[in-house]
Amino acid sequence: MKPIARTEQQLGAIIRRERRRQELTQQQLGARIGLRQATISKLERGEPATRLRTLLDALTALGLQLVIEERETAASADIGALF
Amino acid sequence: MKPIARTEQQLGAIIRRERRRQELTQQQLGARIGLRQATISKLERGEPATRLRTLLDALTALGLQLVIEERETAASADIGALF
DNA sequence: TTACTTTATACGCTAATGCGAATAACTTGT
DNA sequence: ACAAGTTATTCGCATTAGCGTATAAAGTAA
Repeated sequence: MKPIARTEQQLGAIIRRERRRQELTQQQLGARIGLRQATISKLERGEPATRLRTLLDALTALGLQLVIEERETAASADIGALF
Repeated sequence: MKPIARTEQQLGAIIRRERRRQELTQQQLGARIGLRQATISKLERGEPATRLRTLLDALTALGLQLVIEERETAASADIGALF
């Protein structure tokens, strides 16, 4: 499954889910990319002013990547956002 | 085609490509989301400290969305990065 | 070349990240 | 309940986005 993220909150939730799936703490994830546990916390909670670099670093550390595609209809996107 | 973005530069390039495809100026795109032309310029040039919000707003204004998936092999990702 | 449009930069300002360091607050297991 | 682990939040500090405004610089068309 490939989750869609239209908001910082969705993005943060996806990162948290994947981090936990890999059984990493925020501390450990942060250590991999030179970010503090507190910063990972803010990222996962969806702080809107988070820096792009922080997001990309976290995704990379988790073995994830971004794909940009055309927006789906609201309906199908919302279904994805439920989980 | 769904471009992959692992860096701010790639992300900026994708946005620029789509903006031009829709025949919008930076000025016009910025106006849609309350950002200055100068800010769009920095986003497209790949400033690493750009705010997540700025990126998401721009994508939304262009009818794009983010999908998060597992990282591909370096080879296939690099091919995508060429364009 | 000349005129016009578009994009890149600059200055001073405010606001907010991310830092180190520390500490609440919340979870989980025993 | 208790201890241990994990996550959320705070303080002061340095850095930088994005703002308004403005202007260079680059691109495009005649």
